[in-house]
Amino acid sequence: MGENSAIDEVLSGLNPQQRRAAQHGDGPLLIVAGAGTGKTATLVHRVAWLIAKGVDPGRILLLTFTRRAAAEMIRRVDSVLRQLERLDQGATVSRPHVGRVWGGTFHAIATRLLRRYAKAVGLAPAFTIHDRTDSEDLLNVVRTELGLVKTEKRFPNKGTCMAIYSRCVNARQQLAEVLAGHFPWCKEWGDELKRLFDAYVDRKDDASVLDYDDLLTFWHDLLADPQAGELVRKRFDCILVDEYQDTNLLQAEILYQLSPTGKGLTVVGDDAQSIYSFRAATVRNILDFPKHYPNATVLTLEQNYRSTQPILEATNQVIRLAKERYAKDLWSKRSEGDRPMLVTCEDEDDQADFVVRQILGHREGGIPLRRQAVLFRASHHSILLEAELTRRNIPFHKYGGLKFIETAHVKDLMAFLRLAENPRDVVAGSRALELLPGIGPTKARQLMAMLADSGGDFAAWREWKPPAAAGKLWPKFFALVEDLAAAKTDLAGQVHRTRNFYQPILEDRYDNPRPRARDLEQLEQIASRYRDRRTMLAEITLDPPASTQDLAGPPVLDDDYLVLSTIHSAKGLEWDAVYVIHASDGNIPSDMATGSTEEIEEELRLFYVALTRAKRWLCVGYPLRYYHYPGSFSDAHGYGQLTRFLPERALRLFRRATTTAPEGEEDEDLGEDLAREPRLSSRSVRKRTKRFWS
DNA sequence: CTGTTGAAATTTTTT
DNA sequence: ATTTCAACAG
Repeated sequence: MGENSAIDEVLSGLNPQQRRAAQHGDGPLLIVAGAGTGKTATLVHRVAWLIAKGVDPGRILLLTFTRRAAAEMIRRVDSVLRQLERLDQGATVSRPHVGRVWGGTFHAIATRLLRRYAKAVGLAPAFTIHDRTDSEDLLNVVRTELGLVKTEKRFPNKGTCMAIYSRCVNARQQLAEVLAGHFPWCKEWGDELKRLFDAYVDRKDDASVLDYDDLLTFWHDLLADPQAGELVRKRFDCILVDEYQDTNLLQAEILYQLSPTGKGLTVVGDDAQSIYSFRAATVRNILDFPKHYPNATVLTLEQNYRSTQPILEATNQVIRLAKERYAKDLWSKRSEGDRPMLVTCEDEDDQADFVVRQILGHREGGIPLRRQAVLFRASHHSILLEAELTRRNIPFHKYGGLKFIETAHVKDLMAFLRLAENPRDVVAGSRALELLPGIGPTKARQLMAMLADSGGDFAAWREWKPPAAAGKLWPKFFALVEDLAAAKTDLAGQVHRTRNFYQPILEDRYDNPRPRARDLEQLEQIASRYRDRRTMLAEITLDPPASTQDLAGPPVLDDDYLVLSTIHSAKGLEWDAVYVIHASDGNIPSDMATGSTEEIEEELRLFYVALTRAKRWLCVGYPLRYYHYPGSFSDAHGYGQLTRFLPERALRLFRRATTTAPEGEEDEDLGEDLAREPRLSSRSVRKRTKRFWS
């Protein structure tokens, strides 16, 4: 078989649009791909096609939203090339080198490039990376130093300051504009914020640390350098970008600098699934792509391979509420299937109970747990369900929300490693030092200053006289960091030593040390999987394991678990059965996001993303009654209203159910209205009784 | 200067 | 319910 017919054979599984996209030539290409339209398959085949056509895999850059997505794509590219090899023995396919494709998130790729070209932008190659909490900590230190804490009126808190800063950088907007547009209540603090940000930037430089935004900024400015920029540009022949609708202006500029004419540039996205504007992502990137690259080709994928037609009809109705969008009419050949279900639940308990029963029913029907998922707007929406699943011994993995790596004890332990890696990292250093009794912010700062003066040599601490309280631990601490800095043992050994040192501190500081200690044992396990400390520290902050269980090691094939996920973390994934819970106004859309029409529009798209994850069964639930307003310490309760994103014409496409009574058994004496919106149940009475002792 | 205690404010999504 | 802040004792 000749080369051309072999590649034809490989591409024959694609539909005509997908195929055109995969075989597109050099010019800039935008693929507008609706939910479930085989976007990944298209991208995978395009990469395979490029390699088959002789492009060096090491010169392909694949930018994805998560590391997992990149790994998955590279795995599939490899499989397509394998197939090609079988079909065409004589073909010159460089399959064994597929692993050389540069794949990862913008931030991960930035890290790789910046390590290599550190000198060109004046960075120490051993720079460490701050995650959001580290950045906020540093910002807070600066804020205190500038005396912005004791202002008459309260100064915006560190999280808000960080968000403002971040938006300026990522949206490439002036502070004044950002304040007016997104933080009007902070307008009066403009001058103070300027001082704060100036000082923050300087402090990061002193500490040789980069925050998430810096990774992009430095990459951007590296590309602007006449010599180094040219070197980086020349590294890549083809650049492919997934989830383009969730890139921000800074990222778009990076792409533009990598390929000013758009030669070799492919971007894929769906404007209807843009859900990251809080990270300054802008739909404008995808909408204006043809303007920025005048010779761009735009291809649209509309045939959905994921969901059944009844589900698609419902989701199409939902997205029709969007004000501005590229009209796409998704259709599927899978016309059979149940209509989606809308369940009105009495309260949160009923909702959890109903969902669990559905899940078990589907499992009995042959759908394993791992092909089912429960999705929700905010991480805490699943707490009750988690309790119920635990009670019933149903295994689950939760994605999104607080990550393993963000828990205090893990951050503590990592602080030692980070300090050893980069002795100028004051955030990590202070964190480790302040674990010792008798050492607080002031002494920690002094010690870090001594360390900086000595050029990062821990010997500078040898003569230091610790306060009495730290007397016993200090020599051990000193020996530990010196050994870590000298990297006397392998990485797992370093974690082990640190763990031994930290154990008594852990026991002293936390009520429940045992599970925490177990987490740290796990951390030691994963440490052995990394090449070196620097890599581990960077990769773990850039792409933290999405669920605690992910750390346990390679998944055992036959263990089955349900997926719980925030909608954001469910991006790009799909399941046979999907349950969207808490679909009530206030949760979807979130009360925090109803300030502007743009925000509400984004919440709509978020709901749309949730619904379109379902392949065969879709179930939307909302409780009528909440027993607590979030955060309220009274026992005030509230009534839930169905989300505004399910108007009548969408509702017609749903089956309706309630948890009050099995179907057909409604009490005839109840008026229609009461039956539809029950006010009271035995459960709620019991619950109110319980409040006297719980 | 640290560490503790009690009062007050604040709650989304994530690289 | 949890996190953050201010005040005070050692």
